[in-house]
Amino acid sequence: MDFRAIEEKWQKKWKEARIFEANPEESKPKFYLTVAYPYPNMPQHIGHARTYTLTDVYARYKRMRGYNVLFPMAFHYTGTPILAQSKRLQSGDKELIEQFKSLGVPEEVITTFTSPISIAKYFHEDLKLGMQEMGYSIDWRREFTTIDPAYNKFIEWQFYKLREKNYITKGSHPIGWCPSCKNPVGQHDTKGDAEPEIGEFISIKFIFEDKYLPAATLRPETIFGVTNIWINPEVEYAEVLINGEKVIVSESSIEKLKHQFSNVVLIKKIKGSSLIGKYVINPMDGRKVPILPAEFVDPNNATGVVMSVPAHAPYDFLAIRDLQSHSESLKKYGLDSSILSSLTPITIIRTPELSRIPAQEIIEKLGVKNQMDPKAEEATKELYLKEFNNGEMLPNTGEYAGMLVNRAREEIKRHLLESNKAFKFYEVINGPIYCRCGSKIIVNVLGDQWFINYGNREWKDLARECLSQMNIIPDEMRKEFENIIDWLREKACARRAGLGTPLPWDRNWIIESLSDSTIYMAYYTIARIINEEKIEASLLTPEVFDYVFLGKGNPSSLNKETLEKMRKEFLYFYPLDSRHSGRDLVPNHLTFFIFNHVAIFPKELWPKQIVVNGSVLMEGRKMSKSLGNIIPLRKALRTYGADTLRVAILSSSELLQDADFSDSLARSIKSKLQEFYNFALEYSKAPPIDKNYLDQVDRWMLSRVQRLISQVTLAMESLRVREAIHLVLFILMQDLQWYLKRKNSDNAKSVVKYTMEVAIKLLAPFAPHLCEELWEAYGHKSFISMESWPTLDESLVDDKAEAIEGFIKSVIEDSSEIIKVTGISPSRIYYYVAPNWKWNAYIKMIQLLEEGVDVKMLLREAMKDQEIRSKGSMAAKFLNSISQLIITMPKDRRKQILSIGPLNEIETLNNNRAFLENYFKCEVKIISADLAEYDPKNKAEQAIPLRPAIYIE
RNA sequence: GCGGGGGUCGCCAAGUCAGGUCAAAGGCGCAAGGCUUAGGACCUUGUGGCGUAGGCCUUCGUGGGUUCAAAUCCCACCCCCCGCACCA
Repeated sequence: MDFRAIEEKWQKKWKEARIFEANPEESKPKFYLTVAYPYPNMPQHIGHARTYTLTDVYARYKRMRGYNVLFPMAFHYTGTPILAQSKRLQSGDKELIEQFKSLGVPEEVITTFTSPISIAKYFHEDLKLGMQEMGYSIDWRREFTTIDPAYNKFIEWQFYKLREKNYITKGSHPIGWCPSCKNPVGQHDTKGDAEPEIGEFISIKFIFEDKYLPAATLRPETIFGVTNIWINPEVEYAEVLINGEKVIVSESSIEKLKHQFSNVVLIKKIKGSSLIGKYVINPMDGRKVPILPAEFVDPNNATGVVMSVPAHAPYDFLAIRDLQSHSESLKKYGLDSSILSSLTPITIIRTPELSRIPAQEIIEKLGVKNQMDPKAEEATKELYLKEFNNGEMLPNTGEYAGMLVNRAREEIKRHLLESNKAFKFYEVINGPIYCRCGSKIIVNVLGDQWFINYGNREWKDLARECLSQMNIIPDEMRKEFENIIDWLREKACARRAGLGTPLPWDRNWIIESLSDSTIYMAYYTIARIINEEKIEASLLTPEVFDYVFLGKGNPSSLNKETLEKMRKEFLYFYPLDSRHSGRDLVPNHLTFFIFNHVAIFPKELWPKQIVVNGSVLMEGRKMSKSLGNIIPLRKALRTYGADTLRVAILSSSELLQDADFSDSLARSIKSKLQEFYNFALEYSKAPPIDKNYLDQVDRWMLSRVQRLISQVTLAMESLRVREAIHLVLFILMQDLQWYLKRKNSDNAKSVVKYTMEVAIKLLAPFAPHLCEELWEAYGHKSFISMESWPTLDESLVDDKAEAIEGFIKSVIEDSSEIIKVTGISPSRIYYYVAPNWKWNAYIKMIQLLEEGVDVKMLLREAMKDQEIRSKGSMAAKFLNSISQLIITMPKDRRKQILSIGPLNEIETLNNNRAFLENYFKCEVKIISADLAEYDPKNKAEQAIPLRPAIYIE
């Protein structure tokens, strides 16, 4: 069979019949779902396919459940990575060219990639084709990109709304910056794709003559423990004027300061050594401390001025010790050795497991030799964490005494900044990081950055309210959403470069990509009309959106009819029933999605559900450019076919887990589908079931099918797709195999056909092409995609038939076990069936247990029964032997036995004797245990209800 | 650190919320048999240990506890992965 041909055939038919185009139909319930639209900067790979396939499966399922399903798609052009890529290609970046080539982009196409729009357009098409080839049931009439003028108008409207609510703020904001490109840098702009991490140092202004020496620290709370200042004597320093104040900093920090303060002027350069031996005043407590030399001081880190806290900083402790042991360096700077006596460590923090001088203890523990020992770094980190987490400020810290370190740090920082005794200094802390142009990344503070204030209290409350009403699948993620709503603060919502919508009131800024993609689900509902009627963007005024989405006002730019159509379509499909994305978008997009909806729309239009899925691994490893293990989706499509890919991606793990894709997985799924297909075809011509001729085994099979339907349906409702696939492809097929082993009549063909027809429907959301093909082969004229989902037929549920089949299976199992262990090749098998009184006792015990009799009292209670007691010690022995069995029996099974009552085992086994004899290739005898005349090994007394005693010879 | 997810019989992975059909689904791998000129594919069986009677013993990150009964509930601890933002 040719998967690809089948797929093309049905994709064409779907398209021609336009079955996935959804319009409002007032008489039909709607189901509206969307998935995060893709960013078209590289070919789609199988990792992307998971989220989209899951969404499509859900869409198809809901469609079969009778909903008018809308599943639209668009493309997110907004952002800077595409821009960065085109720049790299402009400069002939070989690495990127190779990467594109390896992902199958033709060379002549790559040459057009010097324009960012060409990149977006090319991959847009690639992504779209991939989605179509995967068979996604998307309504393509609603497609748009985020740089379409009409969409820009929509985003402008959204931002006006946010500003009206006072959710937009302005402030300063530090970002990674390339001083030669004069541009912000993100991960995609740096060599090695390193994300610059920005750390906030507090530069405490120690008073030095008429100037300041700003010591940069991450631990401002240690200000009380300062014994001296460290300067690197080998380094150039400089006196500069910052906002009218004279400060001394390392020369190499000046450039950085200029990007963080508006007014930085160099006065003169100074040798580091010239500062040594002078004194400064601690602005916090007024103590006078000396300036001393230390070679560990890095002029490239922050201000190049370091305050020394020997009790709590291993480097400082070591540097002082080094100084003490090298008196010649003291002399070199004309220092009197008496100065060292003033350098006694001042302990200001107490931490449970640390001694009086914590830095010293850590140094000794780790065996750090001196200030240049790499282990000093490790010691610093360890102490930093310990004190931060468990430390408490000692009495010598004034008003901060008794405070926990993490709190004191915030308080002291605030005090220092507010009283102008310190300033913030941002530094790239995981540096050096280089821009692709070669320059070192520094921090730039933008003074007029626009933010969306997700920190707003009332807004958070609304978001929480929305979340609490929403269905979150899987529910484990709910807690994470709650936490994220709590954490969110201001989010910089615009940037200087990239594709996107200009901020309407300040067009020097482009609205950033996570901010222009929060409520576009609403836009899809009218995108169809905008596309079909080719509505000019200029006509889409804020008043139009106010009317369409909020029902407010009376806009004049569009005619009434169009406006009403839009309003109607929006109100029909909104609120959104289900939003899908990978779990990586939980802390940003999905949460912003909630926030923006509650900000703009009335409660009745808030989204109802979020579905989150894990990512896809390739052969157990993360897919990445560097590993070169990214498989473009369209390439995989050609290798395996759409149905195989769909099933493989969704069947390898449950929702939240990472799915592990591999060639062997795809192959095995492919052969499984093939098997399913061939098997189903064999029965396509069978006649319908004649219900008058159903035997016990038929009824069992039909009953199993009913159970399958309800199990699969339940799984689909909460998107446990792995389970659903598993039930249909494995469990059901197992049952069918058993069924066919048991049966050999024509009637069986009809039962199998019925079963497969159900199975084809249940599998249709996952492997739609294959199932359409089979559906057609089964003689149906309709699309299975539009067929109704199977429902449980109560009249076919047959507990007794299932119990009997279970009984036969367990008899076979037990017999096989004995044959295996003894190594006998049987010539005759005897089954001694439990007599009535045992059944009665058995049922009595179950009844008692179900009535709530304590397990410990069970035996005693059962012995109260007249009939049981009449059997005397035999009964006691029997009860004892079955009590464990009954106690450990699951509740469902107990209920089942009670409802069915005693099973006529003799009759049942006799009915199946031919089967058993054939199975074991020997004679089978069935006897009631109390009538056993031939019982050479005294097995008969072991008989238990549903477990006949067995003797094999 | 904070927050989230996870640790199950060679590997992957269900089971955990609602304790008992759990020596624990399924897939892969492996082994034996069938099929085949051979290989592949396919089918059957087996795959913790012991066992000439359907059984017994040990096991679900570690250590305690609750219970007639714990992979599942409670407590403590160890380890792995991810996020902590301006980036799609």
